[in-house]
Amino acid sequence: MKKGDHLFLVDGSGYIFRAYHALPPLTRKSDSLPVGAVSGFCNMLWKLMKDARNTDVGIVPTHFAVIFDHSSRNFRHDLYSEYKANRSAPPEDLIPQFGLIRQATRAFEVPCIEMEGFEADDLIATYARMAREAGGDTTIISSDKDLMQLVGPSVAMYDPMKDRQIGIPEVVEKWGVPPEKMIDLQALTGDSVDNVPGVPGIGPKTAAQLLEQFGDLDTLLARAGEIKQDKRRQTIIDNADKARVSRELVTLKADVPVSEGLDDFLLQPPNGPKLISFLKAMEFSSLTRRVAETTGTEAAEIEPATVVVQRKEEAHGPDLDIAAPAQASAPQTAAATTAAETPPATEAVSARAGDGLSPAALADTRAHAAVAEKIDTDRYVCIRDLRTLADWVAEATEAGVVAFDTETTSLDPMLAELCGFSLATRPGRAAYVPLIHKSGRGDLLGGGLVENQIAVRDALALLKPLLEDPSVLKVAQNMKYDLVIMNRYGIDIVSYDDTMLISYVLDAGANGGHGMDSLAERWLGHKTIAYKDVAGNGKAATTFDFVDIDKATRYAGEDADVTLRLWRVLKPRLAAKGLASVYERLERPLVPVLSQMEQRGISVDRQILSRLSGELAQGAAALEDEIYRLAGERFTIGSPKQLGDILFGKMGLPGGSKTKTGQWSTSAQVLEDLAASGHELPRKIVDWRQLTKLKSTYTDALPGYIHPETKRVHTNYAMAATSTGRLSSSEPNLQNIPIRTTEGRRIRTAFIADKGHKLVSADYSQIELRVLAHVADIPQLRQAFADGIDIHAMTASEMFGVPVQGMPSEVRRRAKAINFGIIYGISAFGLANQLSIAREEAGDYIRRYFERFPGIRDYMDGTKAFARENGYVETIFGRRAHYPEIRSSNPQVRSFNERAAINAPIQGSAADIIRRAMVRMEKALPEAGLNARMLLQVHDELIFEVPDAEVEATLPVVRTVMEGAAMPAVALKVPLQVEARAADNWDEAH
DNA sequence: ACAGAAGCTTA
DNA sequence: GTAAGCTTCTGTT
Repeated sequence: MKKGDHLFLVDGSGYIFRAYHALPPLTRKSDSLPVGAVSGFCNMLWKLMKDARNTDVGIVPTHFAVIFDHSSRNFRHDLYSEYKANRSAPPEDLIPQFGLIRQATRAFEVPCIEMEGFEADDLIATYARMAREAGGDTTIISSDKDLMQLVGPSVAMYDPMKDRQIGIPEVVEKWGVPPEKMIDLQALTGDSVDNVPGVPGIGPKTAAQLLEQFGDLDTLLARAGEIKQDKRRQTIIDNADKARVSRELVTLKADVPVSEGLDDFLLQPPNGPKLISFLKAMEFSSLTRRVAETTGTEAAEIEPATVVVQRKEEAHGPDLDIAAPAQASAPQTAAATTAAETPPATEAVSARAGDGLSPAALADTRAHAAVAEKIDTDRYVCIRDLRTLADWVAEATEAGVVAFDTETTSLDPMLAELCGFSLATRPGRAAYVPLIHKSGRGDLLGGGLVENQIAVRDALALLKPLLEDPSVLKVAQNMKYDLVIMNRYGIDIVSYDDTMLISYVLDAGANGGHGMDSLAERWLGHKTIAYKDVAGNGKAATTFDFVDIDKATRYAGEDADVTLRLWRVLKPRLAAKGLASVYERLERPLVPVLSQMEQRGISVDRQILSRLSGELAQGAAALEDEIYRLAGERFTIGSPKQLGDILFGKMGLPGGSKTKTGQWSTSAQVLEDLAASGHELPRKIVDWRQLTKLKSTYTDALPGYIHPETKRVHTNYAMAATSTGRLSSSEPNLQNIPIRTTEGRRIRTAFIADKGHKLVSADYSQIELRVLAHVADIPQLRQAFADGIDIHAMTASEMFGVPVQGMPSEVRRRAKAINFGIIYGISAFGLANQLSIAREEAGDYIRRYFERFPGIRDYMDGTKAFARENGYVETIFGRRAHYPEIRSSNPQVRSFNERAAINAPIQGSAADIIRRAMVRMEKALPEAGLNARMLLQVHDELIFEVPDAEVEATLPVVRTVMEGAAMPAVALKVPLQVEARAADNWDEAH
């Protein structure tokens, strides 16, 4: 085994009991042999091996083993005679299945490991340690809390029944302590199933709080006298010995003298005939079929295996003693075990280090303290020599956490020049390092460089080791910006937190933004120095390099100081609210990915745009002449007010709707209606608007974004801008490049691949409807997606009873509008508008839809109720979107919030899925030996630039990563489908 | 010089 | 009916 290898260890015994209890009983048809657990086990093993191969390029197992318990007694019984004393014999119909499951494991050609005198958990601990020492990663297939003590940077768990990954953040979320404290926690709480005593009256919550306060069990027992609550103090003092024994019992033994080595676990490709032979003997017909398909085996030609069924106890003796869903654990016999096993604390933990409270209580304490502490901007240090900077770097390294912020000449990180940077090592202690400040004013000749500034390259040479040190956590507000800047200066920041993203995960959609100024006001009760007060206002504004260094020190020092204080307040709230994994899996890992995408940019052909611009100008000019002629006068066509006066005043056309300011609306809808009733002018206006829109927004604006050096266009992705979890794109917005009209599409032809490359566009087909089918669990929708049927035609057919064959396009169009309406939180008013039909008719449609798909109504009502109750809704990955105004007494406001709340889990889950895909993609492509570069994201689409020769090899990787992106956290009830195409430009690739 | 409204582009 | 960003016009600062 070597670095990069990945070991899967299946807790076989644990799985048997869990499957037996969780799955419906199943017997073999021919002889009523109970096989429910065997079936569950085979399906799980197959899924694990197959899904890992197909869906998640990041976690393909290279090594695989199933571990079982063995023997009735082990060293734990010697430590504590009552260990597992209250176990009863396993149920009658489970007994024959123990042997069968071992046979199943062999049929899969997976090693089947057990050892006299040790529990499965000890073997798992031992192999996980061996894998770690060899540089590999381990995934333990189990959800047993006894195994959570093993979780660490290279060891994760995976719950096969809930399809959920359990890493450090999940352990912290569930138990309130990091994995390395699980042993102490279990020692306190005990375990009734295994008869581990623990301390009576101490449950997981209290245990976690005590461990927060005292750090570990020994300290707690030594200082138990300090506990405030009288009763609790006494029980802990009285039961200290029980706690110590319990700790021995629950500590897993990671030094079992195993006979098989990791190299014996090398994963073999499935042996189709052998496996099918066993499955046939079990009469698992659907799994037999699936295995036959995947392995390309002709199942009909294979004879069922001879399976030995032993109903007598001695035949399955090994498992007899583990009578409940594996709750076993092992003590620490020698010093060899746990101390060495303990993974380093996560940042989630270090954020709380030293404070003696549960995550929630700590979060509140920090919040209160933060407001009380005054911020003094006069105390910041200005660093002007290398010696002092070196001291600060040392101080930051020692502290292990440092807030970092850059000051630059531009908000656009691709154009910005670094003026200086600030650091903060603890609240109130911050420093600014000016680098290229100049005297005088920005314009004219200005002054020269201010004296006594460290040279940029010298300062960065000192800074680089700090920023690239994985053991020092860097905290920034909007780290992606600083990442792009520092990347451009040759520094790759690793190990960081982002206060903006933490706030976004906690409070997306809640009142108030996630900018530093509003966060400081909200959480610290501090009003920050306004940028315009240091750099000036409007026309008088200068870039930061012309800001007076004293002022700059106050401003930049404050940025770092405030960022660090915010982090101390906000970070503990993540764990307290169960949101650590959203932040750590959906937000933080996307930062470097987007940073790369922004830096790559995309090529835009200037010539195509300028030619197009000329054509649009000509077309618009011609239309203007005709418009003036038809109107009988010249006016500003782009002014809705003036246009309204012409159309509805002078010409006396019938006005349609009004805008909220009382003006006659001149919207495209109104003008289209007028055109339809035979008026010439409105049609011309609509056409004119289209041409001028394309010209001003795209053909004229885009060339201005071409970077002078890279010659490419670099958009900026905002990660914390939407309420649902979507990204947004700006300067320029590359998420709204035209596609609907043929004229508009021509703009897409200007987005081109580099020489020798192709653009690949890969988009999810109907992802939001698929998410809806999953969350609302609609049988017809699930079936239609499983069968690959035209979803809108199916809807139309269900609703109107029209057969799909030969369906009129208008019928399908209406069904499509309704499907979209559902996603948007449908209203009769909105649907009527969309389809230009009467509101009553739209209401009828909706009623009929709910009759056909009652699950949709249940989902909508359920979501509304949840949102009203909690003030937020959740995506399938646990991201929250807040709707504080959903309880408004204003019906308009309330309804709007209800629709948004219905939409958010759907739109947001889809956004989460593509985020996961992007994070994996950035790794998966190079790991597959490919040079494809991910450039853009447009909500359900990813655009890549791929060398010509690699296009064919890239497409399946892209598709596989995207289609499997929900796994393993969520097993969608509907398949995801991705369409990918390559071409020379974006128009043809899409 | 800025802010809001109106309108239009995307998913 | 959901989610965004950009441009133009217009009125206010």
